Amino acid sequence: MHNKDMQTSRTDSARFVDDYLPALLAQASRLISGEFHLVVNANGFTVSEWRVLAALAGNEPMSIGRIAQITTIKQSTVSRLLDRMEAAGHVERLDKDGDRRITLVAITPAGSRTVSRLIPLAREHEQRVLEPFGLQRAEELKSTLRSIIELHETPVLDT
Amino acid sequence: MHNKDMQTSRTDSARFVDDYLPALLAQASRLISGEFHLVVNANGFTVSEWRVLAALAGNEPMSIGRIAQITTIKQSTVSRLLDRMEAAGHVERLDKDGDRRITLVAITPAGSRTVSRLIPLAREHEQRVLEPFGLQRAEELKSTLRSIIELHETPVLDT
DNA sequence: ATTAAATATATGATAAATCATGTTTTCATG
DNA sequence: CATGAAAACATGATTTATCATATATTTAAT
Repeated sequence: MHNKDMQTSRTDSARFVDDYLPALLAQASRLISGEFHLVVNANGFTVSEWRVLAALAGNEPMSIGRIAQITTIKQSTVSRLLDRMEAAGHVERLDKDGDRRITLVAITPAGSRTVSRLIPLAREHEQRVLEPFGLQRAEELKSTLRSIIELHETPVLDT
Repeated sequence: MHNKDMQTSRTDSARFVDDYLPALLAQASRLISGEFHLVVNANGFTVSEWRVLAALAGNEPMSIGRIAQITTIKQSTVSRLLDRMEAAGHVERLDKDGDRRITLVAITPAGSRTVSRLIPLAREHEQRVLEPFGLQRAEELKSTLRSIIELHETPVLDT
């Protein structure tokens, strides 16, 4: 008589969160990132640190504010991440000449080596995630996400 | 002579994070959720609390583990969120008969009223986000995200 | 030049999230 | 039944993240 209580225990109507874009984005993001989390941790990084490194990967030094923008991590948080990462020798802070308010962050050779080692693994993981969807649908997904980001990105600021 | 240092300060080649799905998902998710964050806060919730409420919205009571699964928040974190939310009268814990290990969580009438007030705002916000893409592309995006979630969802567990 | 506002980063205080583990209850097996 | 493993949740200790604000520097206006 009470077989309604099956695995999902939902009612007939679709759940709000199953059709609500921010919830879908959050769940997908957290599931996927969480998988690579394991690899990242095994290499001695938190996910946030990895996100910062990935942002710096293959690029010229960039300001702390810009890192905060790219990673969508608050500036004050980035500042603390960088303390750890600098102590670990993965990045270094440089003065920007011309504007001494700005601190540029450069990836060190050691950090670069680590990233070079992780990026192929990240790509493999990404491949595995995208494989079921085929190239075209994968590109559509990325393209849509890029548009969303572009439309909602804000100028470099805290709070 | 140094006009290379324009706004984005990137090199010729595309940045890794601009073509890396997990990074795109994370950035899109954080930007979009961050916008609604304001509304959520104005109503006295943290984003996590809102995510839990949204998971419960219009549904029968569900276990704490299941909430953790849907929200991709760790079980121990959900437990603490529920303490706050229960104290605030938005949800209540119930014993499940038949298995006393399980604690079911139900949304209270008060919580339900709050959610009913927030969901339309959430939908509006979602509309604004999706509007530039048109119905079809929006549905494709959601559908792809749902597939990703389905493929990567794991059984109810901690750690 | 001086001063006020704005910008970029850092930091103390606090809140939130997570880890590791404990408790309780159920399940499976001899 | 008794016992050990497993499942679900709670909780102390710790780590991360964030808020609020301070410091330093630059920019703009007088």
